[in-house]
Amino acid sequence: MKHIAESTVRRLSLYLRFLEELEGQGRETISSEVLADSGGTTSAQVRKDLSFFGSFGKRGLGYSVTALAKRLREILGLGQPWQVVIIGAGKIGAALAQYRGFRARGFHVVGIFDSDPAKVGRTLDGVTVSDLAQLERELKQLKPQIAVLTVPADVAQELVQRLTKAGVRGILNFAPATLHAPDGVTVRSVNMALELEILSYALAHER
Amino acid sequence: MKHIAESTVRRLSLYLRFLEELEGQGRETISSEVLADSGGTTSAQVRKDLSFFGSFGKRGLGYSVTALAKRLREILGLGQPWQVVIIGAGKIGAALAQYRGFRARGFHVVGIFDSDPAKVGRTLDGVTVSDLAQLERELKQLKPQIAVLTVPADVAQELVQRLTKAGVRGILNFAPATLHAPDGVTVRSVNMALELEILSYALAHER
DNA sequence: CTAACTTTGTGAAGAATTTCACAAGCCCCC
DNA sequence: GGGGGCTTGTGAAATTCTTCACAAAGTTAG
Repeated sequence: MKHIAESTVRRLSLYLRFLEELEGQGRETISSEVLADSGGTTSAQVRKDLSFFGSFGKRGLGYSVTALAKRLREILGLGQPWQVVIIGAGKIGAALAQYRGFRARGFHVVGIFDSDPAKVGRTLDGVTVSDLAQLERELKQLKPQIAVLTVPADVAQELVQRLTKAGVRGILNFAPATLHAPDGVTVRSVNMALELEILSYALAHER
Repeated sequence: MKHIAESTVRRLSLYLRFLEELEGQGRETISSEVLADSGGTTSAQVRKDLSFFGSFGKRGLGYSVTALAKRLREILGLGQPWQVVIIGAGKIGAALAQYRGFRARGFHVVGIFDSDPAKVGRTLDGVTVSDLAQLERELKQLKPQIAVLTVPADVAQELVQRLTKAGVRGILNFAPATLHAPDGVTVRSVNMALELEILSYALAHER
């Protein structure tokens, strides 16, 4: 398949979220126009985004809410559950471990690791924090595809190596560091301070 | 000034982070090439990004680390401190309130609000949680420019209205909702589940 | 069954962003 | 003080992403 831009995938996720809301309300069909408003884009953009994957609509009527939601889940790889481990049981790691939004989307937290003896042994939402020293041993059992990194920046890269070697294919990084991973491993970074800085730029340059 | 793309601003932030590391190491100059590697981009991109704001380098030598860092701080609006309030003292809100990275960048958390009586009155990192019902009254004193929203999605839009009316100019939203704000108010959204979904897409479509 | 209306799917145009490539400027050494 | 070696700054080209605009297809009403 042709390469799909990240911005497109991001919008597909947004469409799906809105479609699931509509499903709950029992709505049957929706037009690209309404879907566009919900995601802050245009109807042409919605149709173009979807057209990369096929044609799911009925002219004159729009899209079937349930059929499109189902298709988007497939496209996004949400048809299957994913096993996720969280590395770092600090404030952010603990918050994420207990975040309902992950499980609701099929992301199952199967392990949490930390090197601080004071945190090892604690239980967060049914999962016990393991010693980071046991990472490799435990990952052999857990076989997670995805890891969430909430560790200090200076150890983040080293953990990418260890996780990659243990078979992890996707890493969501919250440490303020630019990470490098081998081919076949996808790393995404979320940097809260950076988001505030973009806001700062916007406020400083108003008008 | 010509409009600057968000992707450019994002990279400027990354350059600044790396420059500050170099400052700590006492390094004096740096080339666009090295700066590019640190942010996962190309030297041409670095030079183009900087060129929007002037020309700061010396040919044959590169950029002065301290001078460029200083200039980037100005460009990003980090020369001044920003007052920030956090709305929602749940897991994520509390974690952010205590996050050192914010203060280090000049973002000062001056208020935290929640509607849950069990949370009102607690102290997080020196700031006492206030009742959300008192939001308007307290914002008159605090005069924050920025708000961080960590509330359930169904009340997020309503809070955008209240915050905007109270003079907030920038909102960093963690609720999984698409928000609309009047002109002159910037909203940025961080959606952790969505980031995992983008990862899911990448893993599902490998090769 | 027909006509008026709605909405999709998609090439083509347009806009935005990134990459290329090279002249010009500056340093350093001899 | 001249030459070799780097590195910047920047138009132009290439690429990527978004918007336009419209034929085609389906719906609804009468």
